[in-house]
Amino acid sequence: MTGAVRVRFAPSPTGHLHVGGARTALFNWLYARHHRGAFVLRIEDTDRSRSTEDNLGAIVEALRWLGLDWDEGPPAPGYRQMERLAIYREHAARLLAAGRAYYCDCPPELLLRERQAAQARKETFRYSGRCRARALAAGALRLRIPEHGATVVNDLIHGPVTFEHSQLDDWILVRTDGTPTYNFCVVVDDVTMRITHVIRGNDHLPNTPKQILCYEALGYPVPEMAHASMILGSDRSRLSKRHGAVAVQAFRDKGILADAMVNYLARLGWAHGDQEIFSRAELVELFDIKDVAASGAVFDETKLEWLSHEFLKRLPGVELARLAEPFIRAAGLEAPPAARLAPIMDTLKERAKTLVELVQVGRFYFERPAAYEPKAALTYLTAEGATHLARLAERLGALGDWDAAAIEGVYRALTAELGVKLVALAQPSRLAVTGGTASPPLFEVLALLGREETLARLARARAVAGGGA
RNA sequence: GGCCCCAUCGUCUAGAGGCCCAGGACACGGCCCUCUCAAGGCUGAAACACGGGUCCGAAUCCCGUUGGGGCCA
Repeated sequence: MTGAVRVRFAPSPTGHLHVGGARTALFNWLYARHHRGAFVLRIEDTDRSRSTEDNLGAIVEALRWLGLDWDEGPPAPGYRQMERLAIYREHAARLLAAGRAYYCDCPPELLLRERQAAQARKETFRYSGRCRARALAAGALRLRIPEHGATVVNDLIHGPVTFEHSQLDDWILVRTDGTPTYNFCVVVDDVTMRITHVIRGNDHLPNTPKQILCYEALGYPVPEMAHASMILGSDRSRLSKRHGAVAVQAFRDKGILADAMVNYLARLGWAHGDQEIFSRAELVELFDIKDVAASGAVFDETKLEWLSHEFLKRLPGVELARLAEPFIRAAGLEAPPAARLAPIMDTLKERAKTLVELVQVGRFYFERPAAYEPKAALTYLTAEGATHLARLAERLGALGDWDAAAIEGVYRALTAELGVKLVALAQPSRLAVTGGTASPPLFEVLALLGREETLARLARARAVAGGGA
């Protein structure tokens, strides 16, 4: 028994949650849930100038939308770095007292010269250690790094990665102005929060040996490390705004389903044989950080949309109605009551990849078409079309049961009488009722629209056609 | 520039020495189905970066090259 798993996700509230961060959060969450451990949310808000409450709110909201619930973290106190300054100070004092850290007052100009000299020799810049033995009482606090040897990061994804100490220097723990550095805060937070597995992005791998040396200086055990690859843009550079939408919120607003987003993010760098679609429970059961790929993965919005479509298709109409309602209202339309909306959703769901598309495709259900597709109107709203529509209206008006099967019966019978193909009646009708040439099956549409509305729309189209006749 | 990571179809990936003249999925093309659009079915094109080893045998192991990415500046 090695004790319960404790993992964390530690965003900086300097912007919205982007997909890379979301995937890191997801991997941590999946790992915690799989091992029945704890998922901790910690806020790295020491960058006072760029951290905002709005950003924090947006990140929290995005995590909730994705369904990544945390066991510890805000709004409980003690999970924001700004609240933890005393803890960093105390750990810094301990390192100083133990002789594992020392003060340094080297002026920036000196450091700069050393750096340039190293650069000229084509070597890694490494602080000279000028202040190591000076026993200063103030300045920047540096960690004493062993001169020789190497530190090995035993990464769960990459395997052992060796860093020679000759490439590392006595890095700064606390700046002259008393503010702790990022790497120091992370180490102190992770040890005091008893984090057992650090799962984060590849970009932190070069920082890891410095951090490990700090854990050791502090006398704490080093947690397991796992560095997942970065999410890349189409040009294979680190994904950023210039590649398009990257904020989780943007995908929510586009109407991508949260389960699809989770599924997509999980599959980016991870696979389970040939399986593409996973329920949340399956992900929790099957995911293992050891199976995550070490190579970078390009973010492909097209595949994300495909997944969203797959989830959309599988959703019962009732559930979809609930999800789509806000999107219908956002489009400036009035949402019918759930009982009416659910069967409408069932006709729409295989025709839309997102909730936004769903509303676009089904717009005619919620309002009369404002106009007819011009090209189609020329083709179908002719004198002949008007005649057909008139005969259809007449028969539909006299129809007993108003359901799809009965309506289809009317159309079939009339095509037989007129000796025309079904398309000849269906397309003018579709145009009249939806304003376009593509829609869910016509008879279902008419059934859902109701007799009164159907007849009204047919009459209107007839008037337009008649005007030209 | 130094250090670190990475390398299978355009993209996500399966593949942990023979099951692979490399499988699945997205996207793309064709055909079928069909009241339109979708959905669905069938089908096509498409990859082991390169060069050396090791081994009876390498996409799989080792080394190098090239390319890409990241961190620090």
